[in-house]
Amino acid sequence: MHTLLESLRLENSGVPIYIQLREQILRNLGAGVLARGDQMPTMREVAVALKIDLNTVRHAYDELERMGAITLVRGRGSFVAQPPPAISVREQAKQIDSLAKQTLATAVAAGIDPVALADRIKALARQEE
Amino acid sequence: MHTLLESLRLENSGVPIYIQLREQILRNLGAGVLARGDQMPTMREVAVALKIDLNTVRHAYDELERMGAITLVRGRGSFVAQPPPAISVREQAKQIDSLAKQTLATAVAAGIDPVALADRIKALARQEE
DNA sequence: TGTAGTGTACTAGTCAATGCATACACTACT
DNA sequence: AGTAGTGTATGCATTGACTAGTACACTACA
Repeated sequence: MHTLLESLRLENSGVPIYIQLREQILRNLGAGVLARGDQMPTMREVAVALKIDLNTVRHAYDELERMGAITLVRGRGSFVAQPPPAISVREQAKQIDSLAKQTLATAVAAGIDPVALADRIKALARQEE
Repeated sequence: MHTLLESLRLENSGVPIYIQLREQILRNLGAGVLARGDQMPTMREVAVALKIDLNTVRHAYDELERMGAITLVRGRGSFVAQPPPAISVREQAKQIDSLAKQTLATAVAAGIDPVALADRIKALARQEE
């Protein structure tokens, strides 16, 4: 439960918060971070951890319930129902390719050397491990 | 020009339309679909093709211009931007760091391996030389 | 029985996104 | 000079997102 909660990150990307939440929770469930029947972080825990409103978390959880990924039990909590399948290696490669292209275009637009940028990304990623 | 226009797709994902547009256009630019100096599809063409409002397209184009990816010329059209003037090494290092952090955050939020992303950026950059 | 912890729900307010309509201003061409 | 085609801009309306606050209803446990 801590694992899932800790992996949640909100970006200031203009994407609605409940959508970011929904996507990240789905991805984590697909990756097997929680098993079927496991309890999810409570809505209040997520709200506090991410400093967002309870109703926003609820909105994301509602959608996850609607798609069958979790079940909500009043007074007891939320539980993993039918985790989505993990994304395929091919799909993941597509997402990497897509973000890489966006980032390349952004770097070029800013007059930044993409290779230097890539090196910096790697260095920062290693720092955070 | 047709290629870029034809590749644009809107999803009913809850992600604001202008953000989907911005990301897809950046992705196409990163993929080399248009070269520097090439004309972009006009805002009206995009609006008609996607059945969205002109102002929504404009919003996306404004952001692309703001980040230096395209230039807007009144009465003539929109064009893939030329590279910006070279900046100082120190300033570039700062911008690299900033963009790297932002990209890392995006990758993490999307569940993308930053090292794989960095490798892909390098590969794409080399392809375009 | 009472309480803590959980989901559920409502109202009100603010801000953002989108669409629509319209018109202006510039460019390039005839 | 006129026109088509392009970007630019404004105001208004509607809908959606988010927040805050508050309170209700259920569950499980002591």
